[in-house]
Amino acid sequence: MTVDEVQKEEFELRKRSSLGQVLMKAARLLNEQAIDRVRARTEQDLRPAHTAVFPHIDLEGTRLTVLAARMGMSKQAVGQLVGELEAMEVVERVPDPSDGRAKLVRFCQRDGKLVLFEGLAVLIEFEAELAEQLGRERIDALHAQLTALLDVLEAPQSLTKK
Amino acid sequence: MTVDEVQKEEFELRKRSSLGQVLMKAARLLNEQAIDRVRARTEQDLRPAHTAVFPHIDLEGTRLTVLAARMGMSKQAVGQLVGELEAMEVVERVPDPSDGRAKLVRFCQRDGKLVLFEGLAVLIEFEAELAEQLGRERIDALHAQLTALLDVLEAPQSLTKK
DNA sequence: AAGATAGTCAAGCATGGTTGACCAAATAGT
DNA sequence: ACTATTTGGTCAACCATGCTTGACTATCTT
Repeated sequence: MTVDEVQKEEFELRKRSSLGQVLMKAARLLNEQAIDRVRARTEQDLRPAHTAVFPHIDLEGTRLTVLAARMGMSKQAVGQLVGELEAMEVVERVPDPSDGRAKLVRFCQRDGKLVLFEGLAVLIEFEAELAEQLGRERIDALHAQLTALLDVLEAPQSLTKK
Repeated sequence: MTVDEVQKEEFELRKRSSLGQVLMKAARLLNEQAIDRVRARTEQDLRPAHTAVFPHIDLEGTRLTVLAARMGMSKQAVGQLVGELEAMEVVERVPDPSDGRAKLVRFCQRDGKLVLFEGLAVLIEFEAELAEQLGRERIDALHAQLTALLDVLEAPQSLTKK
């Protein structure tokens, strides 16, 4: 194989965006647009890092340390996010009755429903619009495949020998 | 519907990680692990931002301004990335014969093959390993669905017009 | 009393950008 | 031909995001 052929072949390989790049771009765009919507609707400076906290907060409330552990981050980092969410009145910190040191992070309530509800509705609406354009089954399949991919990526020493 | 029921329903909705979050996490993990491999193998401080440049560099070389336009970034930002890639001897800047102001950014060559080749091989190998665990057809389907998603997200109808 | 644990405060850092000022070469207007 | 403007690129400063580590207080456990 000549030098030129090697170059051409490599060039084609490179041109076909890798899975990682497509993933990255899709994730960035999706998040940007979703966050834009939430911001436009709720007037709150909600950023991706904030939304990452939500799935880890139990309805009864969750301790900061537990959140940090679940998210695989330092408690200081989570503390900052929670602090910002508190300022937006999305979550609140209440003392943990079972431990004087601890506080429970939980969603604020207003008019008898969680404050988060509106913002969440926007996200669900956005996903619904995507489903409309792509087909619900494609979105579901995508979700399932991403989840499978996550399982592999998160498996201890599945691929990366550390 | 009672307050409690509303809360429960919302809670379930929130708990099922949104597409965006799954996407984000998968993208982050995949990129981290891929970059780790490239770094381990090539001893170069290649970061995700760098790899994002590659698909936009033509084999003959491409001007910085063109790169910036293609990537939707400022030329200064691209200039920095290219500068770093130049220091790693991955790309080089050569004067554009057709314009005295311009320079062409192109891949370096060494031993008659592009320097990038090794790093690229690592990425391809990584994707192959993933395919082995998930099944090639799943990876391909994922790629296709992400591409379709990108098309929708990038459609001019989207609110973020640049 | 001696840790361990929950949380906070403060500082700092890496990444990945941005904007503004500027220079030199190219091109257009007259 | 010769300004005037546009264009390609660089330098420098700055910014937002999303973390980290270190030091510290209050409380709980043993």
